[in-house]
Amino acid sequence: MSFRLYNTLSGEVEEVRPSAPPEVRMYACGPTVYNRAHIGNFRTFVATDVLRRALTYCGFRVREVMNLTDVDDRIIKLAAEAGQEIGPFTAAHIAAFEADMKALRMERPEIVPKATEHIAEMVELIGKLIARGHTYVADGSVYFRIGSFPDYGKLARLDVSGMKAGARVDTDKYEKEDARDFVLWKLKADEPAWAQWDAPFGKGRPGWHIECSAMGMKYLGDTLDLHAGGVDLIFPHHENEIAQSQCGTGHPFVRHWMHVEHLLVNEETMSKSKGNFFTLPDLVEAGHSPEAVRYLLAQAHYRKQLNFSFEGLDQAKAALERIHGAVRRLGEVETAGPASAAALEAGERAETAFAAALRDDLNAPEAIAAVHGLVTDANQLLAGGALNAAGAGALRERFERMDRVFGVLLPAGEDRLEADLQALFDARQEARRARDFRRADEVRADLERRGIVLEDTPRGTRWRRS
RNA sequence: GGCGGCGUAGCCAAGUGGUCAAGGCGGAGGUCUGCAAAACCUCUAUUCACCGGUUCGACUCCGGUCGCCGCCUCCA
Repeated sequence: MSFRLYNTLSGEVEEVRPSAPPEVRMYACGPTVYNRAHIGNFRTFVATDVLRRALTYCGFRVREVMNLTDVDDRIIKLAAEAGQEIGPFTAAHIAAFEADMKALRMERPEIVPKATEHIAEMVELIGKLIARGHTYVADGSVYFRIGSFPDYGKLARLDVSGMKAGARVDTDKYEKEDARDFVLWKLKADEPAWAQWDAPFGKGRPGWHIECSAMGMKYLGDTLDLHAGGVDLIFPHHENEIAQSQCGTGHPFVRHWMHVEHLLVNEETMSKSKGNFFTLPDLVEAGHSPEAVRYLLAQAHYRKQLNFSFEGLDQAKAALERIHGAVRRLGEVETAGPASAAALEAGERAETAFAAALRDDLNAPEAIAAVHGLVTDANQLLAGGALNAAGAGALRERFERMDRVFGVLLPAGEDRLEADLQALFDARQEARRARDFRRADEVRADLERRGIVLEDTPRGTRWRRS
């Protein structure tokens, strides 16, 4: 059950070694629910989804926590402007996020906690840090003193000593002893009462970093097996998580750190501040399927930047159709008899390569290549009439197994033509029977304009949406 | 400035110190088809940014050059 993955902490590809195998306790930094997540955000989420599926496929049992950050500056500000409190304001964004997750065929993590429902855990952790002398108070806010944690900067390989107090523009108005320090508990007197909670050290609300530590440890224990997130979170977010967690518990926080590279647009990072982003609904509205988007995101290697383009999306769609076509045709074979050795061997070969690729630092491109290899083999066997129902079934099962990781390899279920289109379809069949090919071609062209592509096969005419 | 990464065919993209450098998309020709489509067959990088070095041998290791990206600040 070997599974190797790059560990940001060591800078090397390492064996994933959960503390209580076969369970892998993993944490993924989820979204801040103040607007619609864009597909750059989803690149990371899809990559961690592929990881959890790949781990499961390889025999591990995954227990994943993905948080929903539902309290922060932006949320409070936007909610207040909308005249709402946090719950009602974030509910719509959470629903949108979950809809996108579903459309992108993401498995739901076992635990999806909200920050606002874990204030008590955060307060408790901050209390421990206070007791152990890692904090100080300024203007009513509680800060973590970086100087009290010698390993600070290890994950990001940053020479923190170069970060001088006051060296950067401090967007908060708090007075810190050192610019490197970060806030654990914020007191903002000008914020609404619904954004403040009671704590032994005063009214206020949690800083951003503390939620991941508190919720991660609550559900997964002091030491998490795996922690995933976008590369932009390495510093300072994950660095801060490590500092506050380890100083709070005295135990290592995370064994294995996994970071997903950014999605770019025109070679630039896709970000809300740059305005160069697309949401899933944007792409769907432009006529692209969520499945193609997932395929595009999932087939890329997670440690390489991926440049988003519509051409790439089209290529993804074409590749996906090739896979779907082969799987669909496999389901149409009806001849009896035992599965042939050729079919069995092709399936075995493909899945062996597929599994090996995933175990080797989640090499999705190579795993997908194995899928396509099986498509080629299946097509050849199919074209040569060398497949009976048993052989075709064996190959189909391989696709089903591989689809447990990618989630979009199997063609969509039964889809019915709308009544008017069905009438055209029937009319063409009638014309063909009458050998009125002119009429048949006209109808086919008409259907094509309406997004329906026809294929005449020995087993009858098949249609699919373009 | 510091740290990390990348540069492989028209496009996307794996990979290895040593047979012909995965896979997909696109393209060309052919088979099949009433015609198409789909599928199948064949072809589509003597070469892996550039320059040196190590080696019997490098695209893969080392050094340098150029170009690009990310992080060092809220951000997946």
